[in-house]
Amino acid sequence: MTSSPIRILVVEDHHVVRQGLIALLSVAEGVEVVAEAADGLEAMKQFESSYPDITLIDLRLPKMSGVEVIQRVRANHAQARFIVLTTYDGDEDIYRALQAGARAYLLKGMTVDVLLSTIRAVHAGKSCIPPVIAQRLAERMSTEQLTQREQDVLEQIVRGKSNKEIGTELEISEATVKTHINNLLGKLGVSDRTQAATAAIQRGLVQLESQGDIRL
Amino acid sequence: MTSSPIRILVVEDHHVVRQGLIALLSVAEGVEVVAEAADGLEAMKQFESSYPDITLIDLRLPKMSGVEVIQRVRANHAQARFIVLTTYDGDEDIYRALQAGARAYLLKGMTVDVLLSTIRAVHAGKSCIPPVIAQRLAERMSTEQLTQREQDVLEQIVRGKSNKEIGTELEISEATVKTHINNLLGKLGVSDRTQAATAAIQRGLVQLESQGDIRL
DNA sequence: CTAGAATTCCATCCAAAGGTGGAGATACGA
DNA sequence: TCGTATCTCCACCTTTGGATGGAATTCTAG
Repeated sequence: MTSSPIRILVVEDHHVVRQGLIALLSVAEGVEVVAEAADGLEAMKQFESSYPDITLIDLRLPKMSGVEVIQRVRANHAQARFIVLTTYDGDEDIYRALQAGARAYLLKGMTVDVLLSTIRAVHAGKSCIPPVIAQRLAERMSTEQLTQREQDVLEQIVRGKSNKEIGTELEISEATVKTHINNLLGKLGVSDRTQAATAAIQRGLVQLESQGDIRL
Repeated sequence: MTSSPIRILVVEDHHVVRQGLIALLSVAEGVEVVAEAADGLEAMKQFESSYPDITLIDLRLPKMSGVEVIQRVRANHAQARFIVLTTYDGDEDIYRALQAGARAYLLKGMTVDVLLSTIRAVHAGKSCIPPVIAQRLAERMSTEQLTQREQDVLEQIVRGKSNKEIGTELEISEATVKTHINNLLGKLGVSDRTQAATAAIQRGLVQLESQGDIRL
């Protein structure tokens, strides 16, 4: 006899990827896709109406980020289990998602076998974080973190603002801006604002607002 | 009677996306996936052995970029038809791919309907470039393009180099570096190197070397 | 209550970046 | 051949950025 299948919610904004996941899961045994969502708000709704065992969720979503979905859902349903899907590695959001309670983390380049074994492991109550990530997570913890204000200033730097403009924007003096910059340069391990900007983008500390996917 | 199906090669490195595309196409009528590839070199090989009517190809690929695949294949097979798939919009590569002879361009967020109608249109000999992109392409043409040297300098800027370092790297004087920077700032429509760096990343003029996808 | 972190601000100094204008060399196409 | 574009370099000047060393305030966790 087989036990009842693991009920899955798939949250992914890219249509072909979502359909791909559903197609792959539909032919697998022991799992059943019970709902799907293409954005964060829809994901919340679908979760509330279908209470899946596992939610596969992309982090970059329209309307509400994957991290926020995880946080909000788990606020009311602490037992909810999430597996995070991301396209690229090295994203700061992965850390935030794991902090928010995601149980596993997978890249979209994985194989079906890995996906299925991860789903089963998480459903069995395990956490499934690859050693590479676990290690990096540990490093990240030990690494000096930016304060709120430093983060604010860093964002303005990425937006191309000058120190004076940043001061105006944040309603602090240019001197204070310089202080924050000096501190954040040290923490990021870089030596000027341009390096800080690219490092921030690369590490996912700041998102470059894309011009928004065009829907056809 | 139905005519013979359109033979398709799917080139996409992310396993789930590739499987998704294949799954979606396998249930559609009038098309048949005859081969698949997960990287650029494999794509070349598969093309040579299966001669598909249409090649669906991602631009970011391991080993050889999608653009290069298009160029190389079309050098020997001018009739080869490519439909480019990209995750994000606003990428400079799209322009290069179209220049290289791609007939259409789709985002992964599209629906199956759009995918199929595009495949049929391209197979019928049409080009299928959305108005938004066509317009942007036209703008891009009219927009001042960076010279080779300016591009070189821009890359160094993104890598966080100072003017002096760039001069050493490119074996030109710092004065010349400044000249190029002044010119490229104007062409990019920005006012300092940090803005130039983020603009370059955003427009896909320069790629931030990612730390490479981790395969599980 | 107190030590530490975070935030705010100041002055000072030097190096780096950016703006302007000019100029010689090469190369390529009309 | 004659322009146009590119690449190279120089001088001069102003503004910005980054380093350093303080210092006052607030808030929180031990």
